[in-house]
Amino acid sequence: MYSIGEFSRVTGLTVKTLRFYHEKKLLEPRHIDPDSGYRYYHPSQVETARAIAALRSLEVSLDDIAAILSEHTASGDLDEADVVEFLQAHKTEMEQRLAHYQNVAASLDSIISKELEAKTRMQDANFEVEEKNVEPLLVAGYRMKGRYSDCGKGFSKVGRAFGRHIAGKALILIYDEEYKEEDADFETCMPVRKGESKDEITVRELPGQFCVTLLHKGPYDSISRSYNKVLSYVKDRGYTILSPCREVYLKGPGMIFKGNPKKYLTEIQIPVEKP
Amino acid sequence: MYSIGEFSRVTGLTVKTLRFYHEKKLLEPRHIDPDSGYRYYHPSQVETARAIAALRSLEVSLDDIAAILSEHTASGDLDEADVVEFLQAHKTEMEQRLAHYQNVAASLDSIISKELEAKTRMQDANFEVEEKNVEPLLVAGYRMKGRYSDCGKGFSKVGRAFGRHIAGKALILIYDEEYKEEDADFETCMPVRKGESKDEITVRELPGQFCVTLLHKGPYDSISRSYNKVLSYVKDRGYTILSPCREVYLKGPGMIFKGNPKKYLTEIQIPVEKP
DNA sequence: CTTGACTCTCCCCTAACGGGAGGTCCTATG
DNA sequence: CATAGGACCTCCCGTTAGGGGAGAGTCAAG
Repeated sequence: MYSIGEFSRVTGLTVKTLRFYHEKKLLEPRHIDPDSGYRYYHPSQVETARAIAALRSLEVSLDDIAAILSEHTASGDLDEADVVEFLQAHKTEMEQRLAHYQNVAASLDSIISKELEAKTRMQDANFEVEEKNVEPLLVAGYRMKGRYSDCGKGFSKVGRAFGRHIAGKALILIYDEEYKEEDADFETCMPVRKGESKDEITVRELPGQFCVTLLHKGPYDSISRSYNKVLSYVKDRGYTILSPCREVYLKGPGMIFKGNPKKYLTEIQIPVEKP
Repeated sequence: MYSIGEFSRVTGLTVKTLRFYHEKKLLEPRHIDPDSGYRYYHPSQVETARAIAALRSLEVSLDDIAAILSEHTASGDLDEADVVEFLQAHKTEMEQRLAHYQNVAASLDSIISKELEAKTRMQDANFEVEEKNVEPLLVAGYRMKGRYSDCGKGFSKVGRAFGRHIAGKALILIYDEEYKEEDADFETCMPVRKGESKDEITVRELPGQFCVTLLHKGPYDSISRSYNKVLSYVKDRGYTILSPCREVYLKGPGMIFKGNPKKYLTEIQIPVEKP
C-alpha cells in the first residue's frame, strides 16, 4: 500500500489531484485509516490512475472518465475496444475544437498581415498623383444603387458568400459618369482566389488597366478634395477617362475596432487613355 | 440611450454578459439611474461592445481586453495597428492550442484505428497454422539482451526516437536459435514510414519472406503452447527454419488501458525454406 | 390603477484543480 | 521519552466567463 505522497510520485498525479479524484469517486483509495483519515492506495490502483491520466491527456472530462470506469469495473476488466465508440464521438468533438482554433489562428493572421501591410503602405506613400498599371484582379462583386454610405450592406453580402476565398482589399467600382450622392451606381467588390457567380454576386476578372491614382488619407467624407486633385491632373494632360473608376480601401474600419478615420487610407484609381 | 435589454439586442451580448462586463469595468453604462439602478448605454458604446465581442471571438481573455481598452480609451481612439504586437503574441498562443488539439486528435485517431484493425483481425482469425508470404517492412529496431519481459524498455526507446513516424504494429525479432529465458537476444522493432539510423537504433527494411504463421490469443506467458504447435507443423513437413523469427504484437496492452490479457493477439512468424 | 414586461441585486453553479490556513499524525533522532 | 520536521488531514477560497434563478422593484401601456 502506498501513502498518498508515494502514490503521487508513482503515478505522476499531484496529491491535490488524487484527493480531488477521491472526492469525485473516480479513484478511491483501497483503504482509509479510520483514526487518522490517511489514504492508502493499493499497487493495483496504479493502472487505473495511469488510465485516468491518459484519458485526461486526451481531454476527456472527468464525468466521462467516471462513466467509462464505472461501466467497466463492473464488467471486471478495462479494454480500449469497449470504449471505441465513445472515443470516436470524443474525436469529432476534438476535431471541432481543432477547427475552431484553426479559424481563430487564421483570423488573427489575416488581421495582423492586413495591419502590417497597411503600415508599410502608409510609410511608402507620398500622397501625390501617380500614373501606373493596375494588374488584372479576380473579384466577386455586388452591384447596387444608393448612397455610398450604404456600401457596407454590399460588402457584407459579398463577405458572407465568399468569406473563405477573400484575398485582398475591398474596393468599389463607380459606374456613374459624374459624382452622385443620392442614387449612385456602384459595385462593392472583394478580391477572391476563386469562386463562381451566383445569385446577385458576379465573379469575374477585372482587366489590367493604365490608371492615374492618388492615395487619400482620412475619412471618406473628405475624399472629394482628393478627387478634385486627381481629376484636374487628368484634365491638364488631356487624358480620356474610362469607366468604371475604382476606390480601393487600403485601410478602413478594422475587423475589431472602427479605428481612427484620420488614418483611413483609400486609393483612387482612374483608368485613362493617353491622347 | 439604450436600456440594457435594447443594448443587448443591438450588440448581440446577453443581459447577463453586459452586467458582468459592467462589474468587471470592461464596459460601463454611460448613465445609471440613481433611483432605480437601471443601466443606460449610449449608442456610441455599441462600437466598444462590438470590439469586445470581436476580441472574445478570437479567444482574447477579458483581462487582456480590459488592458487593451483602458490603454486606448486613454489615448482617445482605438486602432488595430496599436495592438498588433499583442495580437501576434496571442496568435502564437492560439497556435499552441491548435497544435495541442492536433496532437489529441491524432492520438485518438491512432487509438481508434488500432482498435478497429485489431477487431477485424480477431474476426478473420482462425487460429490455425498458415503459410504465407510476409511483405517487406521498413522498421526501426533496438537490439538488446535480457528477458522478453524487459522488451518494454526497448519499445519505449524506439517510440521516443521515432514516435512521429510509426506506422504499424510493434514486433520483435528473435535471434536465438532456441528458446532462452534469461539472456535472450532479440530486437524490438516498430514499423516506420521513414527515418534514419542513429545511436543504438537501426532503421532498415526487413526482407519479404515465406513464413509459417500462427495467431496466438492470450497472455504472453502462454505463448509456448502456440510455439510448440507451429514448430511441430514445420517439423512434420521438413521445412528449414530461417532466422530471425518474428512476433508481431497485433493487440497487447493499449495506450489507455492494460486491457484483458486473454484478448491479447500475437502473430508468430517463422520464416522457412521448403525442402 | 393594474398588468405584464423589464430590470435590479444577491447567491449559487459550472471544470479541474491550486493555494493556503490551521490542525493532526508519523517517524526518526537526541 | 520528548521533540522536530515532514507528511497528511479538512475546510475554504480562487481561477474563467458567464448562466440560472429567487425575490423585489420599475417602467409603460391600457
